[in-house]
Amino acid sequence: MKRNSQLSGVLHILLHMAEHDGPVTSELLARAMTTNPVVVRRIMAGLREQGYVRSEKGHGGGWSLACDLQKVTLRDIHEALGGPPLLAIGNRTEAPGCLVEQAVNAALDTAFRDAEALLLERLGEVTLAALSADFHKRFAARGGARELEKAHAG
Amino acid sequence: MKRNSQLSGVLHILLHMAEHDGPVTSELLARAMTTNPVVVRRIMAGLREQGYVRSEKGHGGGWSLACDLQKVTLRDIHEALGGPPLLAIGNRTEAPGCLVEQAVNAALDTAFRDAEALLLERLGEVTLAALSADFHKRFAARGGARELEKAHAG
DNA sequence: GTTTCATGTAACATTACATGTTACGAATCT
DNA sequence: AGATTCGTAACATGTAATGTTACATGAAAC
Repeated sequence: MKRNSQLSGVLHILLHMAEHDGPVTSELLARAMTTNPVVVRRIMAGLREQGYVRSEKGHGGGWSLACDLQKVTLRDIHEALGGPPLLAIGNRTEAPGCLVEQAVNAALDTAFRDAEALLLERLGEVTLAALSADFHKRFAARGGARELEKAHAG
Repeated sequence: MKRNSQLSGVLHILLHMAEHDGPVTSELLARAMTTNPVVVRRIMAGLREQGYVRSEKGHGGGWSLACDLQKVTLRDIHEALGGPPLLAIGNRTEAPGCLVEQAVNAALDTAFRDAEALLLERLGEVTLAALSADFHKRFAARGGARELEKAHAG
């Protein structure tokens, strides 16, 4: 089962935008993530609707942040992405007629809900500002001389 | 993202076996789960290797339980299935060169690990015996007159 | 105004993976 | 021997994520 990495990808994009003055093009963001500009636009669509980012067309256009990083949590971003399922495992059937399956589902569901709730809680505790600060700490520790965009090389 | 339901399926199978005297054929189990006998054999392979179930070939053969339901937890079963990932979301890249991504991964990883640990803990608290007891409770409540195999109809 | 740049989006292609199916060999019972 | 049942490999199918192409729309530069 392949893991969904949209959240990870979007956060990556947002932090890059935070380090950048003025709009950033989908093209540039896509290169930073080794993917396609269209993919970037696609996953950013939800964020735009929620007002977390803005996009501008034409010359000098691109994406820019439109929110206070202190106020937005990873959970907010997750929800802006449509709140995809967090757990990789689930029940074979919802509302099964089989009593055996009902018992199985009941047992698993509690465990699933608890884990999901914990995860959401944790995501709600981390702001984009905290993430950005962590990045800056790493950047300073590693030798901030290099240009930001180059940091992708490794 | 489609959820993996092997654990759910296997538990279903195990509880059915618990209600059945003597070996149960893959064919019968498959019918109960609206799937294919080969699929049943496939997902049972791990359990057999761990000694939780036995299989016998030929006439009168099939699957039977080979463990103490009191001693086996849902976590054990999950691990016997190869311990597939529990979380549906993950990082875009492990060990990225990009510092931005490192910061993102670090933040997400803690949340992920905590949630996964909680889920495993919960699964470790539920024994197959507890599951079976829950089923019997439901069965009695609903009117145990009907035959077990028929319980699938709904 | 026309050219260039950039997003917006639909449609299509590709990949990855879980699940389903077929086929046949090996073991066991009648 | 014949029927049954598992074991397993090989192949087929369904579906979701991701990548790509194509073209329309809007905005700036010239």
